[in-house]
Amino acid sequence: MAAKKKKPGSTARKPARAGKKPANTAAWKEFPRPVTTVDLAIFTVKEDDLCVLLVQRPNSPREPWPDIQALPGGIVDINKDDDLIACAKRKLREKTGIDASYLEQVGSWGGKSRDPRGWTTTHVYFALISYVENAVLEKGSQWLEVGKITSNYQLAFDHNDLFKAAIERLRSKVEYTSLPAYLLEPPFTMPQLQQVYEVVLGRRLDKSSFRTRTLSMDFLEETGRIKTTAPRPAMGYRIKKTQSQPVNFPRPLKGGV
Amino acid sequence: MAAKKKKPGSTARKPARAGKKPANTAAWKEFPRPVTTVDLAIFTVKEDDLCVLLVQRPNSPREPWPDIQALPGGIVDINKDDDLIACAKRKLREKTGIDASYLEQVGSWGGKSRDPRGWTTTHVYFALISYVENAVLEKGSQWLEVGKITSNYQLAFDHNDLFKAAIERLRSKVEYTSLPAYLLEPPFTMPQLQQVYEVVLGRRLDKSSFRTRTLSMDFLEETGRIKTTAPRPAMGYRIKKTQSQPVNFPRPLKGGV
DNA sequence: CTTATAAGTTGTACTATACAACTATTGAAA
DNA sequence: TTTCAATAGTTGTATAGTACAACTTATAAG
Repeated sequence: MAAKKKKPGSTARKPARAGKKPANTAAWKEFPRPVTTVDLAIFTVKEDDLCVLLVQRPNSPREPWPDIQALPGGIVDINKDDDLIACAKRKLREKTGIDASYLEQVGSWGGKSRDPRGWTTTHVYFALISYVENAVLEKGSQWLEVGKITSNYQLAFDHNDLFKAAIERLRSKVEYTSLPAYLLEPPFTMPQLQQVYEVVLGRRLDKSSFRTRTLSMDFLEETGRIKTTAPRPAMGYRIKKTQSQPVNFPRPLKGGV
Repeated sequence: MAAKKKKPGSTARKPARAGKKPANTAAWKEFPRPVTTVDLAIFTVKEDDLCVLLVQRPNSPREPWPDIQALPGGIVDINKDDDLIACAKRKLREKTGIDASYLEQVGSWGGKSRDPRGWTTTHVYFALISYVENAVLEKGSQWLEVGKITSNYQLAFDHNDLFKAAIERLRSKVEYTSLPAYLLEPPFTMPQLQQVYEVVLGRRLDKSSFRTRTLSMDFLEETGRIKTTAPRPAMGYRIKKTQSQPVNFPRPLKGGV
């Protein structure tokens, strides 16, 4: 988009007016209202893979996108939900039975072509949860490796777009914040934390740089050495209690190994 | 928020179900719908100050926040607006009469307490426009220096929050992208561009680092020397035609002078 | 005791920038 | 026409934060 330009010497511009607008209070009642929904991109690291939770749309001919996978979500219930984040938390709980260690808004989408039933809006959140074996998910939902969701993998509605925005936000945050620490149950070791970074970013990192950088940000505290599957026991860490939000690194992780 | 933990050995969890859900298609009609609006944080650089456009709320006792300043915006009209960004562009045109050289979504807010009239949602966009002297703004609207909007400066509704999110997004993008180039009419000079960066960030920058960094990103092209108010003419630049989006720098601008 | 393996450290190289001092080009004053 | 003021633009050294590679350390298994 380019700024509209007038001929040099032109003095003033008149704003476009779409007829006389009705008073606000009247307008309030006049306008037909779009449907308001919330959708979630719930991420977890399962067996060294970054996964996202997908649900199956109902298999009925009266439904749009029948039997196709979609991001979990649903309609905002103004009697249950005080605000959008409360709605997102409620839907997360309904789908996974657990709370997220991190929840952040990605953005909103709205338009007349998103859903054949009419003009809709959705507010998209991404959530990080630590993977729980045998957790009972809502019927029809499953974890899918994010690598499998390419442009050939068709999700319902415009959910390919929503997913793309969510995964891009996640990856970009991982490049320059301590976010992945919220995917692990404490105490965790440096190699474990590095492994989560590598899984999300899809590339190997140098352990020396990773340690220096991570520890210099001063958001972790030691909990004593712990035994893992490795020969030599490693130092355990947890996020400092004073640190409820991720911290920003001075610059993104650049190199590989 | 912490991930909910079960005792070790616990095998499974049952998702919370809020009673039997009605079929989606039925639910579609059942839920009362919140009002859907779009609000804009329109920025410009006017006389070496970063400014934002504010409008005056109607001065009527029947209106919430009468006569208080607010971010411009309004209700989504599903008959006029194909999608949210179209609505944002329409409102921008109604308020300023011009198109933005840059428009980006900041996020969305929604809840029952935002407006005394009921559950509302808003989708917030920030826009950059190059300042036009004598442009005719909509009645009651004015440019205000962003430095004046502190927590003591009360805007209508939750617009202090929306403004804060928008200005933070703008500042953070300026730290590591070429965004401010979209605030200037080409051709512009390096010192002019640097000046815009300094105004938005509120601090002085080193000209040597600024030049090196900016030119190394390879999004500008020379248009020949131009005369400004300065004694020595400066090289003019414009954004390359192949460059429709801002570019990201490898790391944020850190130092001052 | 030896060996394999992963944890963790150390040292050199490199890159982008910070900072400061320098040169270049013009208009205007003398 | 020379000099000066002012801004454009360059150059050189210092520094910070890694990248990369080689090294040491701690443990379990044999």
